[in-house]
Amino acid sequence: MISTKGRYALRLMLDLATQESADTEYVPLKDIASRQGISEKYMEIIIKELVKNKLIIGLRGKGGGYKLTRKPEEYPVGEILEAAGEQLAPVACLLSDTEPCKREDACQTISMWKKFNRLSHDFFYGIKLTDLVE
Amino acid sequence: MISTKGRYALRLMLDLATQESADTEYVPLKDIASRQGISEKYMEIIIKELVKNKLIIGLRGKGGGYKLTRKPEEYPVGEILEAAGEQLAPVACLLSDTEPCKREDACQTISMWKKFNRLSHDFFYGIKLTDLVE
DNA sequence: AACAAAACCTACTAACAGAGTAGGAAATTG
DNA sequence: CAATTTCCTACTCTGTTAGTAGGTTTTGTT
Repeated sequence: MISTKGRYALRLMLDLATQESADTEYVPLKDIASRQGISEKYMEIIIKELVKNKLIIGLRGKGGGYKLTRKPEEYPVGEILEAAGEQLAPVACLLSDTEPCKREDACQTISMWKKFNRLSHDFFYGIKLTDLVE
Repeated sequence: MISTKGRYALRLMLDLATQESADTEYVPLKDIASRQGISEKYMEIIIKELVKNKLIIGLRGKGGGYKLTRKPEEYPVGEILEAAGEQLAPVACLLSDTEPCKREDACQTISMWKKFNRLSHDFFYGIKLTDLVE
């Protein structure tokens, strides 16, 4: 299940995307947090992940804040969720950093998980940030 | 992500289904656990859920064990996973026992989650236990 | 130069879920 | 009565989730 991290990340990105359209200035975290009613400190943790993954950039100092690095229509929802630390894979053995399962050839369910993995990946990468704005 | 509970439940049901075909006797937990290489005590917790949800029945005493209550082709994978306590819904607010979200009308993502919920429900309920045997 | 506003950084906590263990009570068959 | 088996309650240990707290660094403005 998608936790607050992923959900907040989406709200944060949506907030930035709509703010963006007005002017192309940097938006301070404080503003986003108060608009969204989410703790500043917790949002900081999430936004740090998004910066690390280059989905947004931050500018320090007065007049600083955060800004999208691409056009809103170029952000797949799946990428945002994964950047926030969410796992789209249905089982652990499908993660790239996991050591290969020993009983894979005996496993009767792996092809089902792989199929679902593809399904959900395609679903969440097929939806762009702009698709959520309407 | 599907945890061991759901995955073990599936293996357990698959084991019972293939055992079933031989004779229609009750299969003791000890046998399933040793065949599957899973701790008896932990499997007990999982099998209890399956019994509670009427997917299988147990018979106590000597010669006892567990048995399917339906034909193997009548078990959707989704039902087994849910009986084992897995959550197929992508977000908590879609669960039936959750109080309705206050910001639902402001929420820009709910329709996406609902769509995905339907998708994964259809996927896992469309696959039957017998589909995994091949 | 001083100040304020902002991102950035490290560390901590409380509560809950995941993955089991342990030890027995009750039922059933031989 | 004894062996076998389900059934039941309670406990533990580890990691994750959802934050909080308190600071340091950078940058623009006065």
